[in-house]
Amino acid sequence: MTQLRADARRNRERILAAAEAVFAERGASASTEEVAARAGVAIGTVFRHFPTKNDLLGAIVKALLHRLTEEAARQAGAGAPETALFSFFTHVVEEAAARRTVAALLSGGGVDVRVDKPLTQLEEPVGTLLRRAQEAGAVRADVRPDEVMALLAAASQAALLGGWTPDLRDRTLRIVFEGLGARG
Amino acid sequence: MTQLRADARRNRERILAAAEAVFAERGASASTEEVAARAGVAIGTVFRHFPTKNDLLGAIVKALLHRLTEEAARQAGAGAPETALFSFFTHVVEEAAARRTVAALLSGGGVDVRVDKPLTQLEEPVGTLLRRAQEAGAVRADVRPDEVMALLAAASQAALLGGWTPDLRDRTLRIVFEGLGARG
Amino acid sequence: MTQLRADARRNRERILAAAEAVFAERGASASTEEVAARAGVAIGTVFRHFPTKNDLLGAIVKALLHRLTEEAARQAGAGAPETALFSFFTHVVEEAAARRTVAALLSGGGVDVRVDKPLTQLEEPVGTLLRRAQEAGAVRADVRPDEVMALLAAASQAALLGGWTPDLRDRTLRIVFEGLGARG
Amino acid sequence: MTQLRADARRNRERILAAAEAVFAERGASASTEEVAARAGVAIGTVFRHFPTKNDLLGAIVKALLHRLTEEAARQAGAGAPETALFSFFTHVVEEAAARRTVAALLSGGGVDVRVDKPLTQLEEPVGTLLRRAQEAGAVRADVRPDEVMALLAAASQAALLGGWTPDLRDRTLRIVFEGLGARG
DNA sequence: TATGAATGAGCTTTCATTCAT
DNA sequence: TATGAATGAAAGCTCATTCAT
Repeated sequence: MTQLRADARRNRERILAAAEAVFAERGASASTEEVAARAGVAIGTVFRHFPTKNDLLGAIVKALLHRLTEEAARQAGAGAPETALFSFFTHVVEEAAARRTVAALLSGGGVDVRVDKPLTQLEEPVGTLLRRAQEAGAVRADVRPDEVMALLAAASQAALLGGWTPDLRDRTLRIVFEGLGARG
Repeated sequence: MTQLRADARRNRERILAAAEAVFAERGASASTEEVAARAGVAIGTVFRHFPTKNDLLGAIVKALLHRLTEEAARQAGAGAPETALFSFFTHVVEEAAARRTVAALLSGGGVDVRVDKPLTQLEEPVGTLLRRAQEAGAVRADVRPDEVMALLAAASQAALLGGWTPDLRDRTLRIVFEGLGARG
Repeated sequence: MTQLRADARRNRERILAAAEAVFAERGASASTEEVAARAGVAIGTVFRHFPTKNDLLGAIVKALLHRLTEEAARQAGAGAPETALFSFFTHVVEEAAARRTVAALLSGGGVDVRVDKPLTQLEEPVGTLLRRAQEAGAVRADVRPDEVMALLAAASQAALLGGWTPDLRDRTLRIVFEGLGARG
Repeated sequence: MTQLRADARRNRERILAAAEAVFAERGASASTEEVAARAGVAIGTVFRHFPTKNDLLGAIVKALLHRLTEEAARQAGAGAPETALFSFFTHVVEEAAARRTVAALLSGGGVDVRVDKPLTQLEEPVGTLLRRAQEAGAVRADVRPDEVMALLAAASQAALLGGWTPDLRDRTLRIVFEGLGARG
């Protein structure tokens, strides 16, 4: 990939940020024009950077995925094995509550965002977190990564619910964690 | 409202069925025209029955809600208190796997489908199921209806995931049920 | 023309009256459905009597024309020669103020209402009124029927103006009558 | 508002001209699609410039009003006081004969074209013309601006009549002018 | 004959995408 | 490279007209 000119990269990032905000607020059916306006660029500039609306959606998902993967790695490296998975879980749900995109990503897209199996990418670090939690006896031995991924997607979606509050989040996650827990 | 003419009612139902199918396949952004085609009627007929696309979406959601509420009541009446809630839970998730609409409904709509707080309607029978399960000692006493609703929405969404299989569903739900369980 | 059944004729007249009212209020672009509703019949009945929307418009115009022609004849027979033309003139403008249709008719239709030169029909009795007024010395000798018709159409249109009041009508017509007048 | 790009302004004007022509021929119910075709642009371009069909109609009326107001001012500045009002009057009627829009404007619109009381704008320069004519003794002292406006609207409408010819126009206007005249 | 549901062409409007400036 | 005007394919919706009941 050629090195972008400094102003071009700056634009790219502003567009991405604007898109994230707009799609978070209005859903993926928001218009590209609105993204351009929010980014303070002309519509043509958006399409120069992202030839298709789907490319734009895809880039958002990819960026998000990158952040989540990093966070998972961070927890895997730094957190206590017994709690790292739960911390990551909570982190994802919090993000989802803030940005609709998280839920969209985890639920497979809704829109036709196929970033080459985005979830597969995330599944690896999650698997690591899971293994450690199991080794530490914090999670039942028979739980498999795909169940955790499913629960992750599920909880993210719940975060979009009408009456979602920090309190409801805590109580709901407690049930999930309890279900995952080695004992009870 | 006068009794609809026989052919009118027939059409109304065909349109509703077609819409359910089309929106399940293509999501709520599918075109009304396609619904008409699938139902084998002209576009004007769709609009005579449902003056707005949103009315059509709303009617689907309402019908679905009706089915779910009935099912909840059936379980409350017939099922064993210890398992009725879980059975209903599983039923909802199965429906969700078959029809994208279930997840859409439970997650608040996406589209502007405000069937007078659809979830509130469902919350009542679910609350009954929950209370009985708790009285039978099958579910922890401190679980509240809103958590169950959140988990319901969550699990329905998970059912839309890529690799969702009956096996994955069973394992995922087992975790949730375990988390809800009185013991653990 | 076959004799209509009593109820059929009753319907025909109710539709005509409703149409006159609706088109007067909403203009000729009002929907046929609204006419049917106002008449208290189904849409099919309207089309049975008037196969085309234009036929309906035409029938209204024809009825109106009939009324105006009768009024002209009445004035020609009963009124004083010096004032009969002016009385008729005022009468037409008053009708126009009440029913938009009059103006539409006199201005040629706007819509494609070609009732075989409707104005020609009216021109004859107007011509009579004019001739008598001229013979009585109330109108200049060089005025011709087509000018009177034009002024009639013109004044009818003015009656649709925003600030049209009886006072404004009187002052405006006075100018026209003055202009027509033998002396001044 | 930024200066429009050259091609954009060119298009805007072509659209306006096309619209004027199309609506003049077919009336205000002509389709926007036809306007686009006549202007040689795509339908989207029309709606970029005039977001609504009504905006398009409004723009035409506004342009026309501008022209008429200018003409009135020109007559007020340049013409002989005794004839300026009559010249303007004739000018308006001539325009009306050429463009159906004039009559539509003067008669209040028909469509929902509310260019902030368009007639009020025109009433001022007309009032000036009237006052001068009265001061010059060419028009009776008791004539008021609203009557002149009404006659203007009236005569414009008459210009749309079937058999309207320059000859008929002259004879009709002569009657109106005679009616307005100081003497007779 | 009356009914009113069905038809379907056509309308206004939106928006992802292209391309001249 | 950025701009934003132009494109044109839908989309949702309306309504004169037809036709089964």
